[in-house]
Amino acid sequence: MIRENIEKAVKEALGAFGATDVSFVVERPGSFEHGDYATNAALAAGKFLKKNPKEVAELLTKELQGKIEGVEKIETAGAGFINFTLAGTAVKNIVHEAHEKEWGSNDLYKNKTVMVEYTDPNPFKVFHIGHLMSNAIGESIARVLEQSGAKVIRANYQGDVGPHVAKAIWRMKNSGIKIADLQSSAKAYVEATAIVEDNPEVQPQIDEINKKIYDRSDPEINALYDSGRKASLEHFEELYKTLGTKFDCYFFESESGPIGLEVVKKHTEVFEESEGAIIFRGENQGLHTRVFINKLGLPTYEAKDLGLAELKKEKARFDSSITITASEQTEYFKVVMAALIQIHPEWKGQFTHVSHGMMRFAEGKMSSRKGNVITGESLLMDLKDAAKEKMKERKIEDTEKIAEQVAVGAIKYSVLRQASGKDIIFDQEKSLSVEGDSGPYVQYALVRARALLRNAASAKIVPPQPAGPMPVERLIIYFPEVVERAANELEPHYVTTYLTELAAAFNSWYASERMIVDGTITSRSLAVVKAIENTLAKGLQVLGIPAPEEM
RNA sequence: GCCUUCGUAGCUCAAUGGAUAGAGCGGCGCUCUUCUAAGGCGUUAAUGUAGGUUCGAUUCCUACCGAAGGCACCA
Repeated sequence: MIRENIEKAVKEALGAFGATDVSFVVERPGSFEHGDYATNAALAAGKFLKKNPKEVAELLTKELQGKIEGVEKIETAGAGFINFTLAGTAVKNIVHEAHEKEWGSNDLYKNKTVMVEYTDPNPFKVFHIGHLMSNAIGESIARVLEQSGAKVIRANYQGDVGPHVAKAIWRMKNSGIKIADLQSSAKAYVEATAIVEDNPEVQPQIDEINKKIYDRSDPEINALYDSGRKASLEHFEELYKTLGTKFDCYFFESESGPIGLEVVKKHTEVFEESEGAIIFRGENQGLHTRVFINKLGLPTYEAKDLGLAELKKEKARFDSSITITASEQTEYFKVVMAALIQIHPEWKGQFTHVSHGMMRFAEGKMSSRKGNVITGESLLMDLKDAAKEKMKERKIEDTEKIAEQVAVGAIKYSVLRQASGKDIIFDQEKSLSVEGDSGPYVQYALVRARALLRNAASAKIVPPQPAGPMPVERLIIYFPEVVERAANELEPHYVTTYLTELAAAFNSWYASERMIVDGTITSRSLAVVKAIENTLAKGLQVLGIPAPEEM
């Protein structure tokens, strides 16, 4: 890694001037005019050495000359930056490294096991867009960690008991439904919620059903519950397949509930009774006070999450567990974590929470093509239809699979292109037209690179043209460090941004220069196209975005 | 009311305290006899307000304005 070498050399050079404890960075400069890497070491050391930063930069530049392998030019610029330009041969070597299978991997999480919990849909309710977001982010975090050497356990935690299930069953029972599928139970849940809002007096009936679901004392309720749960889970499984996720383990609230209940009851030093419920006084730590066991004696989501932590620990040895949910649960999680580490101080720092923003809709565009409320599925279907239209224009066969890949790519990209935690404004028009800064744009660049390689297979390879590195080549070298940064910060969007930039550079090159001329291709062009192909493919893989054969 | 997060171009997003704040969409103007035009080229336009820290602030701190989320038996 050339960047590490530069960093080391700069550190040594600083040491030579007695500035050993100065913190600095070696990073990609804002523009290629400033070389391939730049450091602010002189700016940072200026104060320490009581010298003008520019002067320090001159001294360091002199000290560094000729000392870093693969670096051709070192110069001082601006207020005191030191810019490094790689030698053409070094760039060429990296382009060849980019052909390798391991390209883009790093050791950040070597020998670590990480459990990543995401998606977390609820049986009896629709798979909504929030679940799609959690899935896209969770899957790419899992993959980024795997690229960084981690063993990842993908976990899914589903709410198969609780008030929402009771509501759905109460309504189904009233409407005389005997066997539930996901659609009918989801509809029943929505109707029940509306009814309860206008008629609070029915709440006790729902509470009663909630209790019966836990103790399984009513055969009619059991039948509705079992069929509904099964139908939901099977349906979700199909979606995971489409989305490219394969979970290693599933947790359910029906399991975590009883365990959580016990944990809360056992730790009287952590929890206290208040108004008939068992609560955790988070307000003592500047957090919210929350109910862990309600006055009916049932565990709330809070207690269930404590139970879940126990279940996770039972299931596997891991160094850390990451849970991905919508940001509305951020404050809630702090309370659960505070309670958890009071119970298990030895687990401190092992459970972390990553939140994603909410999907909001541009005004007046809230319904799907078929006029229904947008769910995760309807969104996918609409995008798929749009992709099919586009393919029809281009006279491409085999539309079904490719349209699905494009649809999944479009939705995942729109989630993964921005830093997590911020809301995503979803504009249906824009998502359906898959141009510019989009998943299909990157997918298309990869398709082009692959078509080029297919055509090049029968071309004659001629010696390379002598010329300095092209922008697209100089871009390739950053891929491994981008992946590493994404893993370090659990922010896949760095990869998304980078891929789009690489795809744009490739498209620009592609439009300006013909690579295969009269049945020949230069070995240099071939090497670069191969490197681009592998980098785009790896990058999309890390994001969990499928790569279509043609588009 | 209290707590958390966030205000960047007309719109949607980038920018580990550094160089001329980058993209896409939209608008305007070009570009397919040539490896896939879902492409390319050019052009237009921005750090909410007021202070502070710093050699240097979109980034850190304070206040204000605005938005989103949370705040007892929902998840």
